[in-house]
Amino acid sequence: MVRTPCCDERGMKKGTWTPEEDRKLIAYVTRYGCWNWRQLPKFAGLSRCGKSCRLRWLNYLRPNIKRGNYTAEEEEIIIRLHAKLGNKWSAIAAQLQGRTDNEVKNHWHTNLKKRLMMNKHKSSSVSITLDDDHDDHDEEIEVPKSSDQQKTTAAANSANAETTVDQIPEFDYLDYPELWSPQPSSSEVSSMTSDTAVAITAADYLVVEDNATSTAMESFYGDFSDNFWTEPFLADNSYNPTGFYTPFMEPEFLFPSFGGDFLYGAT
DNA sequence: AAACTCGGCAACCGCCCCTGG
DNA sequence: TCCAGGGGCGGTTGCCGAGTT
Repeated sequence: MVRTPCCDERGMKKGTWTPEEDRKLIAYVTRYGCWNWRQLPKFAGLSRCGKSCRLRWLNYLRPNIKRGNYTAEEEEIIIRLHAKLGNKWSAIAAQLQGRTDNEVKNHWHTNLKKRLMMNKHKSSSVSITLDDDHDDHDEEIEVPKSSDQQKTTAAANSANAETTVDQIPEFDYLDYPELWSPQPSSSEVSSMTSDTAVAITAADYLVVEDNATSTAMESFYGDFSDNFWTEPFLADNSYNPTGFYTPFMEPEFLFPSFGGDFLYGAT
């Protein structure tokens, strides 16, 4: 949430992001994409480390981020997948459209975890046994075996002896719905920035006049000044007064040391 | 009304893996 | 094969606001 701004020894700003920094990051990423997170802040005019920019974008500024309360369905998915995968927040978040791993993780630690613990105590009459059958629940949600997933699994393996994703947990919450279901979820408050797919590319933003996209973006970036999308980007020396932006049109700006050859190939 | 406590969550940190030279 | 750079992930921190005393 809010952190007192400070600077590290290299002059990189830390702490809370200001609206102006958000504007710069959004403007740069939506126009040029995230070609290199480490170099990005330099070209975007930000005194932030690349990791901070990446995190800010992925967890907060990126469109299609779903904010607000979790629905019962989402919570069920989280509980189910956590029982299966453990603390693989990125894998869990991948199953929840619009949710970030950070948000899922926070929600787990601040809400679901406690709820499970409390309900577990309340329903002490339930005899919990380790049942080999809990894999039955896992078929409803397909966990992608992407490279990331495999990486995560590998990391888990290295960290925790021989454990694998398929070697499920000691206790499957889903075998005991009474432990987690009683708490109603206020799904009404939940909102999403857009109904479109999660996968976003820089090109998706370039023609912001496009009806639905424009509307979604306006609602999403409503906190910024109204002329955000029509104002030239501060660090942009190639503002096109027509309002139409072409991706990667200024290689010199993006890659000053390469003179543009980096993208288009040396001639 | 003031002081205190606690929960929520944005953000940071450090480690690991992947990729390219 | 080794090494360095970059990205991704999970754990943790710490501030603010709401609730409580």
